[in-house]
Amino acid sequence: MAEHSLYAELARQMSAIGIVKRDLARTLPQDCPPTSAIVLMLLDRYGEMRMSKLAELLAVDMSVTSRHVAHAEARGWIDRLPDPQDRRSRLLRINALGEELLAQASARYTEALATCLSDWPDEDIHRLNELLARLRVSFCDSRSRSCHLPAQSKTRTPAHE
Amino acid sequence: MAEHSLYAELARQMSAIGIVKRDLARTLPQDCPPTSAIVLMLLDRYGEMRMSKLAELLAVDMSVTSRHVAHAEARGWIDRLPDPQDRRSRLLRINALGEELLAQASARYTEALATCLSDWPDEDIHRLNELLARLRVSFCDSRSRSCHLPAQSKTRTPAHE
DNA sequence: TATTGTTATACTCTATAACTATA
DNA sequence: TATAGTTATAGAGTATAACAATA
Repeated sequence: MAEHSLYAELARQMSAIGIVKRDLARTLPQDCPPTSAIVLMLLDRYGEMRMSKLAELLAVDMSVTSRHVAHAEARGWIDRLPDPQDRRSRLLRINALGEELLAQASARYTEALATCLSDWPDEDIHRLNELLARLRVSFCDSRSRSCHLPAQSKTRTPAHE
Repeated sequence: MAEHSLYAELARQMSAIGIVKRDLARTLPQDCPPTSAIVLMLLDRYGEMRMSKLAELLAVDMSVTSRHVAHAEARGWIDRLPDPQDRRSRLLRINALGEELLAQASARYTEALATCLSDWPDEDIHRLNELLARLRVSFCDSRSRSCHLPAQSKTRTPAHE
């Protein structure tokens, strides 16, 4: 186990990362909050999927996912199609307008990062990505170990007894 | 300039880090939201300071800082003392009850991190801390360059014309 | 007139719980 | 009865703007 001070420092760094995130969020197009951009990015990267799958990728409750999806659909960025396999379910798909917005959001976001990190060697950015990914995995792993999750992950409020 | 994909990946990692932060926040004591813990931590680390200084360290608007400080004072964790130098200003100081709460919050937070990162070598945690700190610095630097800040940082709504 | 800090209002993101419609 | 998704409500966090007291 590492020293206390290393953990304390990590706690501080993680809270301070909000500064960067807020700054980056301001570069996004009008009407496109960060979460919308992420929804579009996930649908673009992984293709058509159900609400439950998207909630799992976002790692938030499905009620939250539902709102984000409704926002994106209301602005015409995604389509909610009926699922032939299960009529309770809906298939989400990014459409042409959504692709367009995503491209714009992605370009601005990338440009902002490129400006700020112009003096960073590729290797350092890569290492930061790797460590952040590993941090997330370590967390999810330990959460599932300690909570004995029943195969299905925690993307919805547990049903009442 | 690095490849587009490196920046896109960083964007994704930064948004996904919220999962970890939300999980860690749940380990904090009752009535102590993450921001309160950070306020206490900053007052403990840097000692007595004014609102404006705290707002700068938190990197949020002073109106936001004001609310957090009011929350912490209402619960008896900090004191707001008159500033003999300037009667408009107030000096903030963590008190004994606040120190106690901070110790508890810090212990729980550290324990949660230790559990999840038990298999991480110290060196990796250190490197992650270093990269996150550098990311923040790169951002603040480029922000001050591009905005031509007038010596005073942006911790308050600009005055109206 | 400018600055320090507070408050009012609004917006984003999240969780919990109750609801619907299917399975 | 259980599950997929929705909606209602509440709470934490933030920004903008207007305000009071003091410099």
